[in-house]
Amino acid sequence: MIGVMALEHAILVSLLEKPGSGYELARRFERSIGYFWTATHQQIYRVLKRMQNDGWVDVRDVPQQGRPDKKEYSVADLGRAALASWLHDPTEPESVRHDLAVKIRGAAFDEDPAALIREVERHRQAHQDRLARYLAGEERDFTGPEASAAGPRTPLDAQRELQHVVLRGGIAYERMMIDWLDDVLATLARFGPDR
Amino acid sequence: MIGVMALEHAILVSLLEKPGSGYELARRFERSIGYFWTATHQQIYRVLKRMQNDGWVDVRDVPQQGRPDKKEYSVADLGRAALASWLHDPTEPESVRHDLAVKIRGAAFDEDPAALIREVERHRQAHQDRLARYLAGEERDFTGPEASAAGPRTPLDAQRELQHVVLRGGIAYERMMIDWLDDVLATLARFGPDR
DNA sequence: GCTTGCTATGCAACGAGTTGCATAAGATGA
DNA sequence: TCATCTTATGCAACTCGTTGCATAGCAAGC
Repeated sequence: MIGVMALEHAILVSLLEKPGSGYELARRFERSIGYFWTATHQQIYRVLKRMQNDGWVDVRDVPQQGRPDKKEYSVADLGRAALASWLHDPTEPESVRHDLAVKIRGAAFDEDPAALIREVERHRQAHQDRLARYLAGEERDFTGPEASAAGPRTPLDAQRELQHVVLRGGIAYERMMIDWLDDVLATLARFGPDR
Repeated sequence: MIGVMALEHAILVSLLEKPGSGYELARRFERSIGYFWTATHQQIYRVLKRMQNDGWVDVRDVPQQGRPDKKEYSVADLGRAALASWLHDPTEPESVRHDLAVKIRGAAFDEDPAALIREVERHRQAHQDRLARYLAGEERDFTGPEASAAGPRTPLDAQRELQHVVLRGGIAYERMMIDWLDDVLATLARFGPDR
């Protein structure tokens, strides 16, 4: 069997980067980690419970003032081992799912091509927005004096560099999508006037 | 509610392009359509049955020689209408799922960085292979005299053009991934020697 | 006092997708 | 003859992911 159930592993990585509650994890899955892995809070709570039963994470009750108490999770030795084992196992490249591509091919059988143009423009805007968010995050987190400083390299440098290269992947993806959607719009424009 | 259950719609598009059996559809989902939407034969048979019950497709028993008989499905009026309605509904941009990205960020907490390098190289190879397949398909299906011929445009031209622009999207995606994985490998190389 | 909103956790039901297995007809080759 | 491969269809069980709903504490504004 090859590479399944990655939500556990995404949570382990996130908790290694910084321990936190289910709620905080859900927040992270809306940004940062969420750039390449999505999860809702229900899913996270359910998986956290299972991970706790399996001894992958430890829990600590943290009383808070001005807001409800929380349970702070951190990675246990068993969790660390599980992550390492998964890291060393080969994973299949993701299978792609693009319903926009289905729609584009479906448009050949549609009476109203203008509808698809609007839809493609909506998607283009969404990717443009994401790109702007990613670039702002890069500016915020990965520029400045320490970014290219000389000197001895620490494990924290490695962590930063790896986060950065993943973010660059997100940026490259959004740019590619915007270019492709422009290609789609140009193609649709070539066919629109004739019909 | 916004855009769910797209397998039905992918099947409708494929059957509009050419009627066929569940088995044939499963084959198409390993190439062509499969470039942007995956499905196993069990899933396809189950969904075809539901679509038949809903009156979206018609079935015709086709006896064959030298092999088992098949059921050939084609799109009914209700199916055409269902597809049109889905095409005109907005769909959310796909949420991304890249377990390789999880692994890369996880590598910051791993003792053995060489394992990740091997994994990234495996993925790079897989994307290289897919790119070669796509380019071969483009060469086969979208070059030649009729590709850029002048003259009146038919619905078939539109169908071809739309298939082509979707394929170009796949090509752009694979190229972007290969470039990014090179970036990842270069980043890992910068950190490897130190540790 | 009431509503609205944010933090924080959770259950129940459902739909989507995967995996393993079963069946059956004919083709191919040892 | 027997095993294996390809075409062709399907069931059952399971996991994964989403949606709707519920609860509860505290804050802010009307």
